[in-house]
Amino acid sequence: MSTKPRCIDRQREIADSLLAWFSGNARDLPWRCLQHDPYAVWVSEVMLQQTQVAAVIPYYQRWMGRFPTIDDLARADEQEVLAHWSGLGYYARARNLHRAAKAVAAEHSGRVPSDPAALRALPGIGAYTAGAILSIAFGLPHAVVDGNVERVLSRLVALDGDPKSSVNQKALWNLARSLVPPERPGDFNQALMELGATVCTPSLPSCGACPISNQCAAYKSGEPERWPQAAPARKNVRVEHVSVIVRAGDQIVLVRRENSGLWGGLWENPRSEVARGEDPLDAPASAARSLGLEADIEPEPFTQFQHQVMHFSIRLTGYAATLRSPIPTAQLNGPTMFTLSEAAGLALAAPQRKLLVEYERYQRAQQGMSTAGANE
DNA sequence: AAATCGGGGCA
DNA sequence: TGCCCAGATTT
Repeated sequence: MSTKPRCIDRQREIADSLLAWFSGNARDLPWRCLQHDPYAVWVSEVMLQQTQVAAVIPYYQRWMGRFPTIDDLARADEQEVLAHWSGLGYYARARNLHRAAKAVAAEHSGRVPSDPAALRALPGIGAYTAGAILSIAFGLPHAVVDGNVERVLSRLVALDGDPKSSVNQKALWNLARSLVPPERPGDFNQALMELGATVCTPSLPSCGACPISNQCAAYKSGEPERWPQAAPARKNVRVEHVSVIVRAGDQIVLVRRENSGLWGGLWENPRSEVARGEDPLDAPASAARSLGLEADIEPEPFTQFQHQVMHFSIRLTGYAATLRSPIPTAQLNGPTMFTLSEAAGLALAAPQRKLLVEYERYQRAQQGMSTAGANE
């Protein structure tokens, strides 16, 4: 009856092969226990955006423990939401998820909508995440195309050109849609991604273990790694910064970044860009000056180099005249003083969190030395 | 269409 | 070091 019976048969065979393979080769991942909870699927899919499975697992467990339902998330304070995301990166994902939870609570009576258009209207849900929720949680025959699917399908049909180009993106989505079976669409989509993650890898794919290698054009060519034909990467420009631990007594100064841009809305140590030609050792002083801290800056020997950011410690004396007395609320954006244990509860970017851990260790070592000295 | 967001893992 | 990762949003 179909106009392309051979084509349909081939699609059916690919789906069946993948589903059979998946039933014996699916990794045991925490979110696969809650496949029928749209919120749980949603959280896992957002965390997995541009983030590897191993990095997500502990964050997912902690998140679901604190925000087990969409209402728990909708009622939570944004700073606490960000604190639970702290270290995962791409913090707009957390803010969007929080905003979307509030929207679902307000506009959909707390139920994740199963309508594609309504899903796509939520902040942070694009074509991929909508397809994943619809197919995995609701069992609806929608396709997904992520980095894994992109690679698998590019090899399957030996796709010519950059898979990111708009023409090829349309082709890949159409191909993915044509392959999704009406039954078990969620398992099929996960199988496709699982295959890309564990078998059809970017380098050294294990074609011997692939259930659809007999259908794969790249495999037949003998050089599967020729696909996908990625565009040449652009080179990135690095900017040097210094990050300063400004200390007064047992407290340190943190500032909250703007909501948009890098590490949006997170707390960090005062930071200063190193101007071209400037001695990096002068930068801590300019960072302090940008806070209005003019007096009695005594650099301490604690320094740490991390990527392109250098960290210095500065001890402030007479700070009360220039920096207002400790501000208890964490709502302010300006320089605010925290003890190290208070800082540990804030939404910090991962490098800042590591820096504070190192600094605490350094301080303890210093105290140990001074104690030992006093005993002599 | 291109840039941006981030941190970790791995060759 | 460079590339990749269960992408979405802004410009």
